This record gives sequence, C-alpha cells and structure tokens, in this order.
Amino acid sequence: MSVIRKIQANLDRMSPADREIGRFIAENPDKMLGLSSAALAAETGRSQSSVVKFAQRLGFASYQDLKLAVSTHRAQDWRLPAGPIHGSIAQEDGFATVLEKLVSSKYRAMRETVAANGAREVGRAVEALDAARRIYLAGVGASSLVASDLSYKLLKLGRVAIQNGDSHVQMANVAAGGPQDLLVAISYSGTSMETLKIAECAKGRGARVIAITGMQDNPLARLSDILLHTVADEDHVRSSSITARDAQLALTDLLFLMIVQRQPDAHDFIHETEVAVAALKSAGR
Amino acid sequence: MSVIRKIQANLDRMSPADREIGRFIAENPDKMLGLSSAALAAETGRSQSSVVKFAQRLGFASYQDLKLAVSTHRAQDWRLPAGPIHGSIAQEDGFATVLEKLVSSKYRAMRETVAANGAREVGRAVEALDAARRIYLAGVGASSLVASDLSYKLLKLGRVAIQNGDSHVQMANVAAGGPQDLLVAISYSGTSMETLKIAECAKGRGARVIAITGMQDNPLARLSDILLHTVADEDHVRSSSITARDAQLALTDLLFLMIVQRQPDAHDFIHETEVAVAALKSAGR
DNA sequence: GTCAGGGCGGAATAATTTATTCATCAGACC
DNA sequence: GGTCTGATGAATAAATTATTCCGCCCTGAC
Repeated sequence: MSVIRKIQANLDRMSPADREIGRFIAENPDKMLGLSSAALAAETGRSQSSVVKFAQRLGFASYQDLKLAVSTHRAQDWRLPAGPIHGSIAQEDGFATVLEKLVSSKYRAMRETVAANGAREVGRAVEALDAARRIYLAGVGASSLVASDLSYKLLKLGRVAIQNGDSHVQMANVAAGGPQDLLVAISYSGTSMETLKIAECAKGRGARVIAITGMQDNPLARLSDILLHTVADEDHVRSSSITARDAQLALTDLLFLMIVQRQPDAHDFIHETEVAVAALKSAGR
Repeated sequence: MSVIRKIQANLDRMSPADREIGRFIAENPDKMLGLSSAALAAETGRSQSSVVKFAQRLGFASYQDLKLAVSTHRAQDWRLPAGPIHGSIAQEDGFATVLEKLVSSKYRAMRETVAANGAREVGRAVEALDAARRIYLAGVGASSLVASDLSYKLLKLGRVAIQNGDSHVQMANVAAGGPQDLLVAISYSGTSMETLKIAECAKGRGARVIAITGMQDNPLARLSDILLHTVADEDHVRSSSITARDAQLALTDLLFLMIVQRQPDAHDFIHETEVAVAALKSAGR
C-alpha cells in the first residue's frame, strides 16, 4: 500500500498532532517533499520533534525515509480511472473521451485477465511450456497475431516454437507432433473450427494442450489440459475485439516472462537475437 | 529524462571523482537511497564534499534532492523482471512480482503514449486515413504484427488496407501507389531498413506517410508527413519489446476508433464482417 | 477528590548530515 | 616558466534530524 493511503487509513486512530501532520502530507505530498522536518512542523503548527516521531510511528527509520516513500508514491500515482467505464463509445464522443474509454477498457481487460488466472494454473502452463520439446501455436484471425507474437518471443529464448498464419499449415505441423510436444490454442470464443480441429488432432497424438480462451464454457476449454482465461468486453462488435486481443497478449506476455524467470541464460539469448536482427538493419546502408 | 539516464549520458564528460560517484549511483540506485552523502563518499572512495558537489553540478539544489530524484526513478522504473527474482523463496511471490510489473508497465506505456500525441496530430492522421484511396501498412518483426492488426480492423470497416508480412511484398505494394494513397509505417526505432526504404518509395510516388515511431529523432520520423509517437521502456532486451508493442497497439487502436467515429455505418460493416467470418466457424460442423 | 500511571507534545539538546570555505594540486594555455 | 582554471578533499560551518527530558492531560483506582 502506498504511504499516502496508509496515512489516510490510520488518520482516525492517530493522536491530534499526528493527525494534523498526516493530513497535511496526504493533501500536499508534493509540497512536503520540499520541506525539512522543521519546516513541515511550522506548516502544521506542530513541533519538529513531533514530525520526526510521526515518521517513526509510521514505521519509517527516519524522516528522510518517509520523504523517500512519499516521493515513490508521487511517482507511482497515475490517477487510475475512478471506476470501470461502462457503455460503448458513442458517436458524439470527442477525442478525450475516446482516449479515456480506450485506455480504461484496455486496463480493465488486462487487470481482470491476470486476476482470473491463479498462480497455480499459470505455473502449470509455464512448466509445460518449459518442458515441451516443441511448442505449436494455433489461432485464426486476430488470435493468429497473438500466437505469432508469442512464438516470436519464444524463439528469442531458443525454444522450438512453430507457428504459421495459415491454419492448414498449423494442422500439418501438429499432425507430426507427439507426447513430448505442446499446443497453445488461442481463441476467445473457444469455438473457432480450425483451432478446435487442430487441438483435437494434437490431443489425439498425445500432445498436451494449453487453451487460452474466454470464461464461458466452450469446446476448446473442455478438451484442454491446462486452461487459461481471458476476460474482455463482451460486445465485440463495438470494441472490435480490442480488449479480447489485449487480454490474450497480457496472458501470453505473462507466460513469457515466467519462462524467462526459469531460464538463467534467457537474457543472453534475447540479447544475441537482438544483435543478430540488428545486423539486418544495417545491412542495407 | 530520468536522473539515472542523465547521469549515464554525461558520464564521459565528468571529472574522475564525479564519474566514480555517478557510476556507483547508476549501478546501485537502491543502495544509494540508503546512504548519506558521507556514506556514499566512503563507498566510492571519494570525499563527502565531492558527493555534494556532484549533486549540485547535476543541477540539484541539494544532495537530498538528488536522492528524491533517484527514488522517483526507481518508482518509475518499468523494466520488467527479466532475471530470476532474488530474495523471494515462495513461487507465489515471484508470480505476484512479475504480474505487478507487467501490468503497471503495460498501463504506463499506454498512458504515456496517448499523452504524447496531441489531438491535432492524431486528428490529421485520422483525416488522412479516412480520405485515403488505399492504405498501405509497413513494419517488420514485431511491428509487422501491429500492422496486420490494424489492417485487419480497417478491412472490417470496408477500407482498402494492404499489408503483408513479407517486406518485399510490402515494397511491391507501395510501388504501385500514388498521391491518393497513404502509408502507415511502424517502427519503434525508426531505423528499420526495410520500413525506411518502403516509406521512401511511397513518398517518391507522392503518397502521404504516417510514421508511428519512438520519441527520439530518427530517419523515419524525418521523412514522415504525419508523426505519431510511441513511448515505451527503453530497455528492449529486458522487456522483450512488450511495452513498445503495447504502445503501438494503443495508438493504432485509437486511430481505428476515431475512424469508426467518423463513419456512420461503421458498426454495420463490422457486424457484417463478423457474421461472414462466423459462417466459417460453423462450416466444419 | 486526589493520586499514580501512562502517553502525548514540545523545548532543549545531542547527534548526524549536509554545505561551504579554503588550501592544494594538476593540467591548460600563454 | 608563469599564470590561470578547475578539480579535489580536509576542515569547518550550517542545517537538519533524533533523542532526552519535563510538563501536561487524561484515565482509572481508591
């Protein structure tokens, strides 16, 4: 919890002097950062020693520590959207409104998606990805782009990731798979025919299947070994599936980062890939 | 610019004592926050007065101000955890940390990107997109996926959007373009050779060019007619360009939504497309 | 009603930390 | 070689912060 929040929460339980000091800090964190303990005391009409004791009672080792914490709070204060913004984007909305709704709905999709997946299930997915001989990716339409994104990242880690925009090729790929392999099937609805068939094929050959799909019951979810959920705006026509894609990306990014955590040389691999790709950039000069 | 970056940028021009102090701070910002000027002097083998002077030469009023700035940097540091997270034994901790960093970094990239682009420039981009006969999209690597995403959305609106993952094909496409056409060139660095050449070609044929690129000066930005900025974590190796991609998507989503605003029948178009695509889903049953 | 105990608050003071001054030194420039 | 400039750190001054101590008020016991 941020310092300011902590101060506000305890304001009632504080002694008069502490309350006055706390209130001032909560209301003027910026100003407080420029004040010494004595100056803050003068502002609040209290003594310098009370200011120091206030910091200590809050659990800080020193007044300077309190200032650092307040500074951290200021830097992290993003004025989060007050609440979930309902409704779609109306025609008459101006630039600022569109912006606000876009950002907050993206944020919401992200937050709710990561909240919908427990550490355990994500952990299972990461272990499966980590252990797989080959990782196949399946997805059509917008999900295909998410699959490509993940495959690109996995390749950077030296993993064998196989993905193609053409679902026929995807099918051909998994048809050669076996029990040591893993399929990541991505479909928000969980009913995309191609993705489903590919998942069935993979399963038939003994491969494990990670499904990344919506919360509702669906065929893809039912046949998966590991099930990860994406949460998005249900009105896909109006939102153009933006939030569904963001939710999928948030989840695949999370998987990727968790794999990086488990791979000590991940940093080197990524770096080497970047260097190799950078060579392409300068090749034409 | 963050303090740490500022220090690193000036490191070469500094005197020996300042360089030593600056290097220590850049490498151990966390540790530095817990040190007094004298303690920091001891760590670096320099005198306490040199530390104070270092802060003053950097433009800070006091050593404490420097500390506050470093603290702010630490709080705003949105580098995603790329290495093993130390100090936490439980796996749950690692999970929560990665999650927190991921979500806040994504959110931040999004926010700062939309904030970096004024309504006027976005408006110009939207008008150009709206008026264009054909919209070409160019981008390689991860940017190619963003280009595909946008093209898919534009197609849903009935626009003529032309995109291909192969840069040779992209080049061939724009080579047939003319003054009524528009190219959206996407590259975070603004130096990707293929994207640049394609933009040059488009420009040579009279087409307008919208560049979606980072804040730094770069060749792509210079030759663009309309310039949109993306803000992301600078450390692409560690963050694996996740935030750069998110920033690009936030911007392209915004452009898309603004076009939807201007097109009265947009929702009908999107709906028809969804229905048509849905027919594919059930075809195999 | 009075008294003891405990905590709070602030003045005074001690301790620590920061800023400035000053002497020295090294290198640049004439 | 002489002089100037700027860097450096020791010494010192200034400031800030932490602690001590004492009076006060409140509370509860008798």
